[in-house]
Amino acid sequence: MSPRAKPAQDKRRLILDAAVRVFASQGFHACRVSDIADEAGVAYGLVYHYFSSKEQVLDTLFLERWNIMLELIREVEAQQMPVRQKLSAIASFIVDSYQHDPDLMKVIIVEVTRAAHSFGDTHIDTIREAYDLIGGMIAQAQAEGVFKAEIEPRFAAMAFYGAIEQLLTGWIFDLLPHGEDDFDRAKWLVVETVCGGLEVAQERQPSVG
Amino acid sequence: MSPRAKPAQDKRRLILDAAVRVFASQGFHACRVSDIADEAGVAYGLVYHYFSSKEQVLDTLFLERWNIMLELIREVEAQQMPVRQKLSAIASFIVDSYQHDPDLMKVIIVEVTRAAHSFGDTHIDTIREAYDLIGGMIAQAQAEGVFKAEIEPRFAAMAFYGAIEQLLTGWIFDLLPHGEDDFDRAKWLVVETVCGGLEVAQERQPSVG
Amino acid sequence: MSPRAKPAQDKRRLILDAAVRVFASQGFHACRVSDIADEAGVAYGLVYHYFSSKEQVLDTLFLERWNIMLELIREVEAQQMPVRQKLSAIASFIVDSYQHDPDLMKVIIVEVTRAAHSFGDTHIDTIREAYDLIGGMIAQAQAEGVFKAEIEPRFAAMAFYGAIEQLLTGWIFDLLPHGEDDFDRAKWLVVETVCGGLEVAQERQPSVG
Amino acid sequence: MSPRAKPAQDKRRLILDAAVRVFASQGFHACRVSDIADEAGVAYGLVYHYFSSKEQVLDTLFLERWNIMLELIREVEAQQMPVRQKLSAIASFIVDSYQHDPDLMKVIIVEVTRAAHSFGDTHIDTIREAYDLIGGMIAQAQAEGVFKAEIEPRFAAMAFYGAIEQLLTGWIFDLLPHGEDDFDRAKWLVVETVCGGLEVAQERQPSVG
DNA sequence: TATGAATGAGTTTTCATTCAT
DNA sequence: AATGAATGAAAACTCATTCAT
Repeated sequence: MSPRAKPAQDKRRLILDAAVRVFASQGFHACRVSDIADEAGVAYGLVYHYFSSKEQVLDTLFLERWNIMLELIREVEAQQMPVRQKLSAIASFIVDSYQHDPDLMKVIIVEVTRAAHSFGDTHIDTIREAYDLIGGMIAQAQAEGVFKAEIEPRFAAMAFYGAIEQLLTGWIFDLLPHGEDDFDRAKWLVVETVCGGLEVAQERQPSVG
Repeated sequence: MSPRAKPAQDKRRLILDAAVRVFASQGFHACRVSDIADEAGVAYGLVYHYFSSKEQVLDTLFLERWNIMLELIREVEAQQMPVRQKLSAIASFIVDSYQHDPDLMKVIIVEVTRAAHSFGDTHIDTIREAYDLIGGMIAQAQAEGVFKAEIEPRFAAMAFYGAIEQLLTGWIFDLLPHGEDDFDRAKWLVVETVCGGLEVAQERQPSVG
Repeated sequence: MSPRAKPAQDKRRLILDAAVRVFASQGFHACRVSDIADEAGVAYGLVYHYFSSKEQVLDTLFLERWNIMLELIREVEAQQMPVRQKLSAIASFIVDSYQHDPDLMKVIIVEVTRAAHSFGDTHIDTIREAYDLIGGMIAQAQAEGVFKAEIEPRFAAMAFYGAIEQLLTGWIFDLLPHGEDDFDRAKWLVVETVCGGLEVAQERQPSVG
Repeated sequence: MSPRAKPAQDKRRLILDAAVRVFASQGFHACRVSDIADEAGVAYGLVYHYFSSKEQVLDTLFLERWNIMLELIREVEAQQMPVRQKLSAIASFIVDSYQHDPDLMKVIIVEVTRAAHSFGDTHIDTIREAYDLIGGMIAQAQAEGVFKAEIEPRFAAMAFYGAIEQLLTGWIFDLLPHGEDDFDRAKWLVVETVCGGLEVAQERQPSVG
């Protein structure tokens, strides 16, 4: 066998990637398992060889991505830097994720994050972890006197995340322009807006690009 | 008084109200038309006497509510008052709507507002109108020099609306406390945060003393 | 009350006439009872006031017409005239019926006469009576030495009737021209053809116009 | 040997054969898809694996048979033989078809050939082709001076075909005897009758002498 | 691994018919 | 007679999942 013979594992990836495209264009409920198989160019039954159900395909896609984000957030949290810079890193990551693979982010937002029934419920603890981590950063910033004390950190974290997700939603529904620099504008806007409002109105802090 | 009183006469209303409860607890996709009929206490076929499909039931619920919100926003827009007060009125209305009828708002957010397939797509123009109206207010505030000029109003409008919707999502998923005054806190937070970040940093009034 | 006040009976007729049009254009199975009511301009429930079911509407239409034909055939049978003239009278009646009310004849042929299930079966005895009467005429002509003896009268009667019905079918499906004189041509053809073949080949008999 | 042998392998064929029996005994409209599946001894869904709808099952049955008839007619047309012999071949084929598989012919006549709505309409061009081919033969016979010139060939073709189909209808409705030799009698009758009537009265020429 | 035929439960929708007014 | 709201049974069709090869 050649050193870099394509491992049979490939097909699993093929299926996952195909599923992203199919879920993004038709929606999880509207598409059939055979659509995924067709898009991947594999036989019907193979989807069931690698995944126990249609749901598990989406679960896998979601967890793959969300865990990467959680890692990023944890790394950011561990670092010593101003909140504004931390939140900026998170906003950037999410926007970059969308820019890099809009279909995947569309699927995650549309099918999981807000799906109070089915997926959102299933993964609620995983999702919440992100909110909690962000909430923690905000709480710390309050403790340091950078953010206003009278704000409930969890509420602020939700508002921050919600603002970003809604921008992505705007792109998904084609309600907002998605030119090259619109992505950077969006990152800046979210941080500038939310942090600007959260910060204790004292010395103006320099915005973090 | 219950949010939606039931004059045993209006079967159509009975069905709509039942649908809200059923959609909220099971989700649009998971529930059967017979669940709605059962919940309403009417015969199966009567749902189809008044509505052409299960979808049209949801359409009706969404439009009824969203149009009320659009009216509110238009009224607010027409009035002479500071932006902060305008946005505050909108945030209040949405939060009050949730407080008044959480099931209905849950259904609208979970099944319509983010449903890139089916409903979200169907009603995108109606939904967009709300975003546009808010965007208009922000643009005006920029023109008046109250809000920072460098921010794209549509982006800001989405961020503002997204922050509110995410707070509602937090309550829906039971991620945030929903005690009596949590609702007021939330209103205040959104306005304080977003407006605070959008406003032009005024002269630091020299503290007296 | 005025001497010729419209008797309420009118509506019954209105419904029957409407049913002919609806059955002819949509077919018995495809149409709804409400289509008939709408076409007649009466309320839904009124159809059920006059008829016990959708089927009974068709039954009524069929029997009204078929009994008129049976009378005609019986009259013809009773008269003293050459077979050719008798069969000609029957063919003429049927073709005239079509010319006079194509929708009604379409309904009878399409929905009853060939409907081995439902209607054809229900009315089989009534239908058969026409065939039998024609068969009787042929048998008599055989006895008189006018028609070939070796032909089974019932078979010949079916062939005769089938030829006519197929011409009507040709018009119904728009496979044959239906100009003014095509109807006369058709009558002549059926009689000329079938009688010509049935008659004992002797002196040519004059065709009956 | 049964008309349609069942090699337990070909489930598609199994379904088609079962459908013939079910359509013949209950009628297309009255039967359920599950009746077909049950009769075939296969799972419900398999019917939909092979056919897109209940309609398509009937379409398939009709086309299979009608195309065989069209081939036969075309072959006959191409041969050099007297019209009477040609029409005889066609009549024989149709009667033999009924004798061989009465259920199938019943289905075709009852559900397709006269179904002005749905099937008859769908396949009208295919059906018409048979009529046209027969009409062509008659026209040719006219050109050769064998058939009377004053008869419109398309009308005559319809009458010819109608006569045959009505005989089959007679058997289907059990109005005519269907003993062994009744089939041969029927073939002979149709040809004798119709051709007899169509032919130019030859031997009537005064013998030279 | 890979294939796709086979299974059958589940749900929307339709519409004839009933009935209170 | 006339209305049309109310009823609920019935069936086509879909599609996730299984399984023999």
